[in-house]
Amino acid sequence: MDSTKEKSDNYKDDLLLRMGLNDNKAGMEGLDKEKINKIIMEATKGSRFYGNELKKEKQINQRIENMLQQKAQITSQQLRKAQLQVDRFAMELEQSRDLNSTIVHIDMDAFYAAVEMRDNPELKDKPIAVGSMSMLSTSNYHARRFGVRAAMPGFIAKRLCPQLIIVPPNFDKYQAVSREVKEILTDYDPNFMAMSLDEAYLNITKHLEERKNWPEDKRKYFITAGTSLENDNPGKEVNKPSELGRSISPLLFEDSPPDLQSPGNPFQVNSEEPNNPQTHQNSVVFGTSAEEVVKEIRFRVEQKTALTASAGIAPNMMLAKVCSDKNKPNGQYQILPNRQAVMDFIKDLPIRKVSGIGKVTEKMLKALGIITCTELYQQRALLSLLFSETSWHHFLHISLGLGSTHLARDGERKSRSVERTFSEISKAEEQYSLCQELCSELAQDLQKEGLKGRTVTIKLKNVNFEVKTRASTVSAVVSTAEEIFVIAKELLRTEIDADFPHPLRLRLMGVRLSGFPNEEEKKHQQRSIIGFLQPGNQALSATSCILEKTDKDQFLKPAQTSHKKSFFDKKRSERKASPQDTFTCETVNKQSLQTSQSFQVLNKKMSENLEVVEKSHNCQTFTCPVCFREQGSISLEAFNKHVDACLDGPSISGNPKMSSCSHASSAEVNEKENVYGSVSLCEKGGYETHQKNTEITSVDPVELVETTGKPSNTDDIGALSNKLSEEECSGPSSKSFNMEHCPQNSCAVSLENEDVGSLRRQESPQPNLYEVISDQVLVCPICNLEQKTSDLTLFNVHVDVCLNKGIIQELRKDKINPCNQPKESTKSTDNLGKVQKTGNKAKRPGLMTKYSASKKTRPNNPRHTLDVFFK
DNA sequence: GCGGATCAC
DNA sequence: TATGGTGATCCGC
Repeated sequence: MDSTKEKSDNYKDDLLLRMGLNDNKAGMEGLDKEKINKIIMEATKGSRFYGNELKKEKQINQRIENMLQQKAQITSQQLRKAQLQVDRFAMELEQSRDLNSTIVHIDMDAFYAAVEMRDNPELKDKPIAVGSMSMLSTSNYHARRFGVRAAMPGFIAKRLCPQLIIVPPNFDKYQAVSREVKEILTDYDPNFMAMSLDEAYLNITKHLEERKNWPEDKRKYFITAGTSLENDNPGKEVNKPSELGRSISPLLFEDSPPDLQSPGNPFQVNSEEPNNPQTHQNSVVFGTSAEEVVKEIRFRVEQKTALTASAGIAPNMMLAKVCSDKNKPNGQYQILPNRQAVMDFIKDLPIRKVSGIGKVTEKMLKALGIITCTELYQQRALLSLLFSETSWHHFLHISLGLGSTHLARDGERKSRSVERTFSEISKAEEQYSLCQELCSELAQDLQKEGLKGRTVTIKLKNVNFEVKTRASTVSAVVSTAEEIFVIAKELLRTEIDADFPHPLRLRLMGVRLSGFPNEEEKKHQQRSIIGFLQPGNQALSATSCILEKTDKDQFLKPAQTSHKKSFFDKKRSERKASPQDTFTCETVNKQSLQTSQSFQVLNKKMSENLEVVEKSHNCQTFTCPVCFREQGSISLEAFNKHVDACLDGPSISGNPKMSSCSHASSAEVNEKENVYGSVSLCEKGGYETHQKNTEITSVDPVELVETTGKPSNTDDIGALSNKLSEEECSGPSSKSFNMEHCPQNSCAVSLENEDVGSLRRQESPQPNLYEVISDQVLVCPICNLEQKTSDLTLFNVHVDVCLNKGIIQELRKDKINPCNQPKESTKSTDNLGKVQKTGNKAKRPGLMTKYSASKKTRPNNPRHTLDVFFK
């Protein structure tokens, strides 16, 4: 949306940073800047949103302070040296300057709003915005006079402009219109690069070359009426001509400068174009220059869609983008392809206009006295000392007017995510339920694109607008709702537990999958999976127990695109089926084979990870994941029997190879239980339940809450902590699975956490969750807890999650992984070397300062965060 | 690999 | 009443 791109007009900037300029001509209608700010402030002040904005601003100010301190310590000697180096680099850049490409940036004007106005004449002449009371996507120019902008909540917009009409978005329609536009663009550059529905880059160099020799009738178009017509082919007869003197688009631009709509030239030009479109009665012939080409594009777009576009023409993308903003709306601007023209254009250009320079970067640079590109260039040496290499290189490119001339094809997708905002949800069950839904939606999206990935990330935003993300990477790719949920649930649980007994008061939750394998890895994964499951086809078919129910009820629902209300209605009605239900298998058929195969998978992974065994991937050589004894070349059945036996019997201890880092021995568990007192009592209950097939008796949820909830509960935990730290294990503060210091003892602590988790699970509304569990259930060999699923894959994912909780991962990282070489650097170490980015070009690097706000250690409890920031 | 930030649209 | 969703990248651990 172009309104979004009017960056310095962001109302928040005005509100919080007290800067920006009044571009409002304060016509008969509309509001002046002061009034706008006042109204916004009144609507904002005191809100949680505002509180968070203040907090963020403080952080930025801190960063700036750090930066300025650093600057104060720079000696003139250092600066001189830097100057030499930077200038040498600048010279190299200058030599590689490429002015031979003609890049065009096309940008539809107020796109969504324009479409709505086009399709509903009643909206003409009225201030409108597309979006909802919560958030606007864009607004028309009429509404902008009142300060109504994209990314502004509708309810505030309404205060600014009570007559504002807010139209709900019709994305399908915008998509269709966008397609029409793109069809036209293809004629000029079949490889054009679409940035969104309303924005694209074209490289018309080749087209220009060919066009030189085109006869006139190939550049001739007939003028149609204002309606959108398909027939806009060159030289073909089309509908009744309309007067060319006026834009046929809806009245978007009442406040446009008069020359914009001057008769005889519907298109804004900025230079003395020798061959303006020649109009004859009902047709128009476009010339062969770049400017003419772009006029032609815009003409055709308008003919076809009845919508106007703005455009920029320049030797590179960075400049073209800035240009398209210059004569917006319904205008175009060209920077001629010579160095002087480029530098003239750059000279007074505010850096904020450049894509990639956002609010924060702008503010930081402003603190260094840098507002324009000239100033950016003047301070290049200083910037090279204060910012990361990536950053100052970017700055230098900008200040020299350099940019990419290559329209990188869209690389492979790197992540896929779903997130949703809602009114406060603080009940854990609802949070799990929501999480599950998100996983389900995500899985559907993934399936459409055939994506599988290894990293699951959840995102949480609390009612104070504080955002956190938590990620977990597993060893095999996942893609189904169930698999993702197993991981996401665990991440969520950790966060819930961390704040216990206080609930997480969430306003947003998201789930993301990333870590998609490349082609090479895909093949490998494929082999692995086949290897894992090869003997277990029958096991897969035996998963029906729960999944039959949950598949249909929980996971295969179509994605809901409904807005908030129905979303919640849906959620409420589903809430009856809690996430616990989903993974509750009340009667699990005897599936010893499956169980053992799961362990085989685990075994295999561990073998690989720990490099315990053989490079030979002989499937017939098994190492028991329970006792960690190698079982040699035995049959699968025999191996399974062994594992089952190991599971049944408390024979874990005594393994010479793994004793120091295997699961806690029984003795250790007992010791822990003793230390934990009442906590262990409950845990023990759960443990015995699955071991002995008995019912949980008298587990008092309330008591559980209190015992597990005490943050630094008692001397007992302290005692354990001390004990652990004696052994160099993680201290009392790292309640979570932080094994960095002592992988050997990690399992005990890991168990401790799972215990807490299991207690929390038992608080669920189903006190008899474990009631009827037959003797064969999947028990995670890491956390020792039965898994309420009979699905092999899910179980494996769970084991991975457990592994991730610091145990194997640490081993991998620190001790075992033979591939633990320093990561391949993504950029050259030479300060003056070229930046070599991985994958596709970094499109718009964010701010990369060396000075972040003083970093705090991540508190277990986000409330600490608030304390820190609000003192 | 993780988490926080920044940025664009 | 009420301040979005998706994707990418970078930095510092």
